[in-house]
Amino acid sequence: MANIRDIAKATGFSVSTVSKALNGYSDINLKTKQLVLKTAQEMDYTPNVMARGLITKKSNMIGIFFGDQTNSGFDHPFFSEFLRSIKDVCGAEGYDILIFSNRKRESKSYKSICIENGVAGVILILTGDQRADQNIRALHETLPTVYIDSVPHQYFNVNMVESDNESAAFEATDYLIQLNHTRILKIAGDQIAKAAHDRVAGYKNALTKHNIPVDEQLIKYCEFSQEQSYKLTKSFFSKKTDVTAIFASSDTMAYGAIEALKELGYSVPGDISVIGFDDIDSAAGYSPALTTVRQQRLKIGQSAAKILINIIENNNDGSIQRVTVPAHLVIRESCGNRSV
Amino acid sequence: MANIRDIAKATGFSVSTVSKALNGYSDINLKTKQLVLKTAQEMDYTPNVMARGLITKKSNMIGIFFGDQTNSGFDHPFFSEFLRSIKDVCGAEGYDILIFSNRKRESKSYKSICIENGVAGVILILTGDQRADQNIRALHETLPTVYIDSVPHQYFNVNMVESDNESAAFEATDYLIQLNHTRILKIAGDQIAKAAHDRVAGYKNALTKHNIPVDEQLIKYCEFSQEQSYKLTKSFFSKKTDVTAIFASSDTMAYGAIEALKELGYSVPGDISVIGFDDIDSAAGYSPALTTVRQQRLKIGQSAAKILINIIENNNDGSIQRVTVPAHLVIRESCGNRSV
DNA sequence: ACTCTTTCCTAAAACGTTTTCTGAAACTTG
DNA sequence: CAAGTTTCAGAAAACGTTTTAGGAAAGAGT
Repeated sequence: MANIRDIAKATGFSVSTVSKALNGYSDINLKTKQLVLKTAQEMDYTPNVMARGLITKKSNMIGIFFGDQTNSGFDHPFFSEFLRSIKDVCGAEGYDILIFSNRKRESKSYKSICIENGVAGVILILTGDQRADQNIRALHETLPTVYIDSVPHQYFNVNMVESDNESAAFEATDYLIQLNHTRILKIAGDQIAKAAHDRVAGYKNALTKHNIPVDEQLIKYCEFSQEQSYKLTKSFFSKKTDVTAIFASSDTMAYGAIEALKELGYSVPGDISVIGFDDIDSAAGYSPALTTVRQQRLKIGQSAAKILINIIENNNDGSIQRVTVPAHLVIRESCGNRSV
Repeated sequence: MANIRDIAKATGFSVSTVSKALNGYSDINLKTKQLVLKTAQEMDYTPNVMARGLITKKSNMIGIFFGDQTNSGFDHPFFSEFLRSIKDVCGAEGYDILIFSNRKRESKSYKSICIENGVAGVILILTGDQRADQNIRALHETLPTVYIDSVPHQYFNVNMVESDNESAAFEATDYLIQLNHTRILKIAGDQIAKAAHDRVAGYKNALTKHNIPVDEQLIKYCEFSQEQSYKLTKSFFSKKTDVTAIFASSDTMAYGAIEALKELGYSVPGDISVIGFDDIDSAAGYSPALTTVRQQRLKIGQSAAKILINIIENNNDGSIQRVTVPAHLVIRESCGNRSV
């Protein structure tokens, strides 16, 4: 492949002149510039991204870390829509997307990985353990960073895009109360996730609004996974209880709960009503079709990408952006009216 | 960030010695090596990928081009599973994934984009027009390249992974014939795709096996999209016809066909049976639940990634690899027995 | 004709690695 | 102990760019 020196030779100008012509510097004669450009075209020249990146320390890449599939807080349809919208926005603005997947350097910090690869900014879609990772702080203190949906709640000064979890949880709980449920088990997700807490807050607000006492015994934190939710539900309903509804903080957790309930001989929604959160693709086809909260994943992804690019290109004035995207209840068939 | 010089200073050795220690050269004393490694760890050193790439001309990135969502040959669930499996395999082997999305350089060739970014190899998942792009040839003549599923059929010397389209199409057609259908409309996909031709071949084989004459009038090529299939079906069934079944080359095309049939007052599968191809996520939940051919997207993606990495690391001996992944019929509710 | 600008171009350093080549010191061997 | 061999470390070039600082030539103003 032709390099800048070849063009210099071909045109008779120096390397520096060619470089400047190529990069639109003003102290280059128009004719010179045109000649260089034409020659570059003819020689199918493309600048070497490594050499350039080495000196400018910039790139047109946006990095993405995302949680493993095994961490089921985010399963695949979820991620896919995020990625698609991020790709669309970033692509339009001139960025490529680098997905960090290399597992041969797992010991290294997020920050190192990003700097090493010279990404201009990072979007983080993390799950479970990853959120607890201490070295994550160094990352967002160094590089333009946007969290999607899932933030370690002890860190507050980060850019973030998330659903309006509190309002949506309020809406879902309110709906259950309309159906005469008053004893509602909240399967909350794991303690470290801000989303889990916000959804609990919405749940409590709704109860309070209807003068139903909040029973902390009904709020259970566990990993965002089908298995954990299954276990929790199974053990909870093995004892006698007056609970008539479950509000899970994810659809997969709702699946786990329903699975457990069925095994215990309960019918859903006949005996117990269940609401999920997310509206993953399979929710509508599930049996029973799952009543759940739909998160607008496309909008969330778009928004995250826009914020990130804005930070990158306006050289970060230090302000922190937080965007909350509305999420609403989608009523299907997994909730029933409680006979009073 | 710490660089190799900092480690040299900290340990008292020269840059070259540090580099060699880090890279496992044999002419380094064990103690020296251990000291360097330990220091590197402590200083959170990570080699600068640009500097290294500049000299080695290698990188640990795999590039991916994939078709736009607007080209519905591949819609989102499809791509998502490919990506996931590619990510898993590449990640385990020490590669990151660069998704080319930057739309500000559309004028450049695939080859230029890849070389400029220094990717070690490329996976192509292309649709419609992209496949016809002339400059694509320069790419696979220059860089390790694997096509997934969709190859411009005029090029033969390319690495490729695809479903066993011919056998699967045979199986699907055979099934329709078992149900006493003999006049089967084949909505084939677009001419330029090898997959379209292979599926037609399987269709013809099945007819021939059962001594049913092949009627070329029943083989219609059109873009892999719901709209085109809808239009084609609508116009086809507006005239009188003895066709009692449709075999579409994608699920979205099957949807288009069913939509048209319903509007024309036909019931599916009552009057007309329809089979799709792909088994996208929504196929099972569609009404009627779609009988279709399931492509093993995870396996296809894995296989493509493995082939690519193999080529990259074994310095391409020039042999061409083609892998065919089995695909089988999933029987649901969109086909019925034809009353004879 | 002299100075002051402006215009256009170049030399050279720098970015952080890898790798080849050279050589000092320490061992072997007879 | 001389000569040969092995072990280990370092110097320096190279990769392909960008960018700073400088300066020659041409034009402008008096």
